[in-house]
Amino acid sequence: MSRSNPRVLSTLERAGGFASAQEIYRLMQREGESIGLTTVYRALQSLVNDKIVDVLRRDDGEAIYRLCGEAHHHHLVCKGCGDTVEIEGGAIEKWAKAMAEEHGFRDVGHTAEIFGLCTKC
Amino acid sequence: MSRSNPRVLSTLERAGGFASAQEIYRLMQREGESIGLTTVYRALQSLVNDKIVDVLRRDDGEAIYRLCGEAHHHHLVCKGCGDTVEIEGGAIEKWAKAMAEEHGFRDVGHTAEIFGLCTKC
DNA sequence: TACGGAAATGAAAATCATTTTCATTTGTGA
DNA sequence: TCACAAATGAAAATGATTTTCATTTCCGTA
Ligand SMILES: [Zn+2]
Ligand SMILES: [Zn+2]
Ligand SMILES: [Zn+2]
Ligand SMILES: [Zn+2]
Repeated sequence: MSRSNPRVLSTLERAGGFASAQEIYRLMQREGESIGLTTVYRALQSLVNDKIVDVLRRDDGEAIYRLCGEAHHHHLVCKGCGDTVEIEGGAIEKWAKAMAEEHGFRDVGHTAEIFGLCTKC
Repeated sequence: MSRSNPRVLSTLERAGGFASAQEIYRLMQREGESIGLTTVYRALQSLVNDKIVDVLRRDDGEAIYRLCGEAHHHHLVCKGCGDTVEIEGGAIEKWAKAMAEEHGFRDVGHTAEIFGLCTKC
């Protein structure tokens, strides 16, 4: 039942290991690959089931898929131009762990983003 | 420009301070209140702008709105039952500020949520 | 009180990501 | 070659959210 289409996986890698289904589909189209949107969705679903990729949500609700095993990191996003800087979590990682423990939560993850205006904006 | 319809706010309160736009709309209908879905969405949007409610996403992508104290804080959310604990940012506040400075960003804000399974789940 | 413009409202249509359906193609073992 | 299961993808369906736009409600002023 492994529908983990390798072309979809490789496109996700090429996209920086971080993209939505629609973006992956458009990227493959642009590169001349013949594939259906449905297949992209099914492949991503399968990769999620196999725990090869992670899924989370953009602020607008669109699902974004991320290769697992990539180093965990956070983002600094410019509200003006959309420029994004990947940053280390540092203190956050400890904070999240401590808070979870304090309240008896297990199997925890976290999200953390910083947004503002970059030097150019 | 305050479209923060008080009936919508009071319904959100009655719903336990935690509901989606569709749920609030259905609840108001069931209680015989005359209101349009569009107005519910606009009222919630306005409440978010006024920072009277928080918005986050269910796993299926649907936006849920939650009443929120005005002090800046973060959340520890149970993936199982949806239980939410408001927590202090502590280290995060400094981290966000430091990261923004390091990259020359100004006018910055941040989001940070921790999710996992609570003791009951 | 009557008028006029601004803000609010909501029904219906549009948008958009995602899922479902279903007919067709492809792959594989006997 | 044959039969059959799995994969594929176009098109339709779904469902939340947004947009449009005509109508109604408010409010300040003459
Ligand atoms: Zn910028
Ligand atoms: Zn982290
Ligand atoms: Zn729980
Ligand atoms: Zn904070």
